[in-house]
Amino acid sequence: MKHLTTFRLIDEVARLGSIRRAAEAMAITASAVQRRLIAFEEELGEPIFERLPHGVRLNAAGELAIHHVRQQLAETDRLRSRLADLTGVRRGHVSVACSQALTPYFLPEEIGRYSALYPAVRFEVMVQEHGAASGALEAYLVDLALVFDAAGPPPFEILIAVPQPIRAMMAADHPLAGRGELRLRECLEYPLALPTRAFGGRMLIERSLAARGFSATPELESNSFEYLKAHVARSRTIAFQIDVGAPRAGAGEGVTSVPVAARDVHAGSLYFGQLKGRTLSVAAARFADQVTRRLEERFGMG
Amino acid sequence: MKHLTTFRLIDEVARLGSIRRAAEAMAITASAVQRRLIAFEEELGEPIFERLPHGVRLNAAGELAIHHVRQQLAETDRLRSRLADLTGVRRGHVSVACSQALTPYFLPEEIGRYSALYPAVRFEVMVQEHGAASGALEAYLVDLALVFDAAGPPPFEILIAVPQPIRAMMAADHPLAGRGELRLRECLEYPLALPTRAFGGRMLIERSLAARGFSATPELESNSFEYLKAHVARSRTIAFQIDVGAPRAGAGEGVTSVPVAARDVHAGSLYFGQLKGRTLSVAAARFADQVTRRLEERFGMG
DNA sequence: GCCTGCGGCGCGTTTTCGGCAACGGCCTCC
DNA sequence: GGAGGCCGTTGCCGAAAACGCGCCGCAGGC
Repeated sequence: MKHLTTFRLIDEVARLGSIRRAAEAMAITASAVQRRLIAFEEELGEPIFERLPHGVRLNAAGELAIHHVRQQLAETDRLRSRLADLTGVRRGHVSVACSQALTPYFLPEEIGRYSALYPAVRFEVMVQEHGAASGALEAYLVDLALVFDAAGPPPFEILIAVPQPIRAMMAADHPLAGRGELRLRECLEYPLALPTRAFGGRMLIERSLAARGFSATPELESNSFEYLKAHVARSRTIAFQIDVGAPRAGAGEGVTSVPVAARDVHAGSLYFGQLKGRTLSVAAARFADQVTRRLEERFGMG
Repeated sequence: MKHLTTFRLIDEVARLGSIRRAAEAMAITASAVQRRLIAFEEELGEPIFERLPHGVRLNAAGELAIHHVRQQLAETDRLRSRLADLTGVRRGHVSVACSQALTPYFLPEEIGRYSALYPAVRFEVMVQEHGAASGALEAYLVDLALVFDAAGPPPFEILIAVPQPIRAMMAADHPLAGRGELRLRECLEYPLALPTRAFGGRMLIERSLAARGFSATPELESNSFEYLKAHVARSRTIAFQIDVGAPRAGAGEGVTSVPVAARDVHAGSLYFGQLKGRTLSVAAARFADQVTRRLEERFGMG
């Protein structure tokens, strides 16, 4: 990048503390460095280095300036990396923010399928609640977000939104296991294990219970679905989970799940999306396409 | 700043969609623009504009590049502002996108207060509906946005959100003027003047009317609050406006306003915010701080 | 007292940049 | 269907900026 030579130069001078050494490092003469430096200082309206007998040192304005210089250099690197991602599919980087429910089954399976096709693409999965996921999208920290939210659509560009029925989770040898469908009141005959209030699923359950005059007094609360699952496997407890995150019989986990009647608990939605107006890298766009199609297959209307 | 001319140029070309027009805007010839553009594209390794018969348009790589370009331009402004702050000049530039309701009273008053402290700071106010305001933030066209939205929080980083009760606007000598509070049905005994549907306030009114079985058949519709105000002053008409934009008695405008009972019309919210993750210039940050405090004073809970 | 390494500066050369004019493509209007 | 207009593009040439070179004055250290 041509227009950044002055910046690279300033960075070098600040780092080495000497105009001549910086000049040597950049393979030009000291006078050239000196000129560019003075030109830049005149643009800013004040010097950024104090001249000492044995070299130069940043002054107060220089401390501000060097921060800016390094930031711009870093930003330029980032652009180049993004452009490289855009150009080729084989190399690439996809980062996804998702709710905890996606971590045990859905996302690893999808990433596995994708990696089989494009092994050189690196993945990054960040588990976040839906508010933080939106923030991560906007800060360009992640390319895609896949979150469950019972309240309403999150403020990013939604590629697909699919309903998520609730399933009751129980030990494989639980009396209720193997049923085709459960009413909510049947579940309440057993102790409950619920996620903490930070999770979207909790709200759905509480609202449904309140609507029927029951109070939600869980035997156990946890912010980890993994822990809930482990607890359920070892007790008569019932837990709830959205479809995409619920275990199925035969996975050898000692837990299984049964759908709860739709008329008892309203379904929340799974939202898959990206930052509004952003153009994704080829790798990310392709992965987004695959996930969208899979969600459509599994949960699409019909 | 010399080294950013290429960036300013690219920004202009992207904005105007034409090399020649951008050249004219920057007071140079089209060939010069063309050369810089090609040089930049060769540095990147791939074109960022697709050439069309009637101009140019950003391609996928260009979308990445333009974001980077605008960010660097904005960052440079910020550096200048901080340096000015260091020197003691307090030169700076603050640009704000806002809803129309903010233009008659609130924003000019706040900018006036700020300018009294820092006279060298220049301001730019762009009136936009809330969707466009979010876009302007993301394109680095403005530093801050202050918008009214009845539907929900806009997708930027919200510095403060305050509720906005609705006031009924009428001529100073209107029979309803001077009342402490009005019920919605009292207003309906007079002809209505409403903003067009593009405005957030319109939705609030319509929903409230519909909920009570009334139909909104305004005598007058306009997309200009100034025009509504002038019309109200000369007739028996009633108009509605959110608190921050409503005229008060004694301003010599011939119009006044009375709050509408909160149980009749739900309050929308005023959202004040910036682009997520962006660090503002000193001038903009200071102004944001002032506005946030003022909104908190006037509309904060309590 | 000499030597070394430092920032600063004037001069001649090289490279870059911008303006001018002209070309070919596409669209529209007559 | 042809003329005119707007577009991006390119060759040419003069102006301006950048660069390298050599030199100066200065401050420490051996």
